[in-house]
Amino acid sequence: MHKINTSILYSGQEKILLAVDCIIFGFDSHKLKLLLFKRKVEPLKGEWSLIGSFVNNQQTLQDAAKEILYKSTGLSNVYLDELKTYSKLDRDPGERVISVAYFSLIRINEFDIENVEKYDAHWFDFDNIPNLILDHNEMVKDAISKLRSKAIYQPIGFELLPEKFTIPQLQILYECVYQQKLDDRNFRKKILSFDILTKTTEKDKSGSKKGAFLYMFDNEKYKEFVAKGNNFEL
Amino acid sequence: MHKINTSILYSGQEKILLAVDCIIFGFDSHKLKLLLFKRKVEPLKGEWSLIGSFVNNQQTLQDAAKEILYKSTGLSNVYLDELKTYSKLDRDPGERVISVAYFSLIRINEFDIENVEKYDAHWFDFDNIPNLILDHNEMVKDAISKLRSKAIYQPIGFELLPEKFTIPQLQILYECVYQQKLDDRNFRKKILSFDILTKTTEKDKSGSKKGAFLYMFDNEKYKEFVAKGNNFEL
DNA sequence: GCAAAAGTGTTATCGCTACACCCATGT
DNA sequence: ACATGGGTGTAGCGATAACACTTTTGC
Repeated sequence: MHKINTSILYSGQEKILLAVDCIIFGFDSHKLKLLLFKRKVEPLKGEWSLIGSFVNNQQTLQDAAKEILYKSTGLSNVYLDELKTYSKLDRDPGERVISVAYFSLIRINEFDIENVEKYDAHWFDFDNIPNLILDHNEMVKDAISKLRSKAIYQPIGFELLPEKFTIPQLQILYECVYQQKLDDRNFRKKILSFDILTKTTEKDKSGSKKGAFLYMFDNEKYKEFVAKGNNFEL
Repeated sequence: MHKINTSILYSGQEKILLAVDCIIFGFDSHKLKLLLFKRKVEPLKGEWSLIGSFVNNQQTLQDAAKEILYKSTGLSNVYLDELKTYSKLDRDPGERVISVAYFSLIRINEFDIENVEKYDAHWFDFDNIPNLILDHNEMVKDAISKLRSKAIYQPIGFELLPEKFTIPQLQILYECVYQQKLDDRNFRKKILSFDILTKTTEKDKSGSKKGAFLYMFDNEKYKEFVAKGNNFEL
């Protein structure tokens, strides 16, 4: 592609303030959680908010989102996916700002608590989300609905669990996502039938006296599974 | 929400050139089609391209996309959905431009040919898409993949067909989307079992001597169907 | 009367759902 | 020994997939 001087051609065009906001989900073995932050700058300082920042011309939107995640959670290899844009004219009380929302899934256990406290952050249960600034409640609503619909056909659950996890843990996660109790025999049968998990010899005894075997998600096997035309469902 | 003067707070922030590009799909009763345009401005004038425009601070991204669609196709009530953002630093050879891609489904038959010709536009078959400017081929690829995955659980097919259509037409459309032949008895059985179509007394004889009954999509019934917890699938 | 597409039913198979008991272990 | 959660198998049902023939009508 040849470099062309187009500054004359594009010069009449208005530029726009652009931000990214991150919806950060976690799972603490019992409930789905959302990470929220006390806003540190005016306007609306002190209110609960998603974490976000403005985007500049030297970074992609993904990069901007990754940077925010790193600064606020200390994590750098997290699941990150574009949600959608928010561009209502008056969505920011100050100036016209268009925001691109990203949603990310993190493992609470890998999580750097120090950083969180520095940012005045807090994990909220899904059923207890406070009023947020601007249109952030709408973003959260959209993100939760995307989380639920994505969970049906993509194995996102594994992004929220530790590297090693038990079948009952995985089941509780899916019960939280789908908001309904699942039959444990059928759940186990189904998930194992996909043949995408590796059983370890270790047991997790935190949940019971007997202890439950720990499994790992095998991405290679998952790729094969998909390649064979299978669908990850339920 | 109180209006606050934030121009001081936000004033240090860089603004960005923002564009929208539209991926326009159609269906001519035999094949899925993509509407492409000969670019009218430098750089890359004369090359095939998606239709797009810059966004200004007095419009939402949706509005910008709607405006483009109206100007280029003459249609105003078309299906329109955000695809994703494209923000690579050097995606535009001139200046840094972030683009938000929208994908839309239109009924070819309601279509204002005059306008299309004015814009130097052409319908291309999916399997015959030319090289496009910038990252537009990537956008098209993403859009096609979204079309296919969306078709599975949402009744988007009806956006591409005339208001009245026959079951065989609908089936051909889904065969194009899924890229595989479907069994006509099972297809008819399934789609009618959803009870979301209204049979008219008219026949379309363009496809056969016998003629096939025309049906209409009933959005009310579809809402009931969804409300009952059903899934539109296949 | 024949070619070409529309329309119609049945059967076998497979996958999902529902359901109850034993196991291992810490206390 | 008992309480707690982990782990296992089966039978019935419903949905899907496979499959062939009749109908209508323009030519």
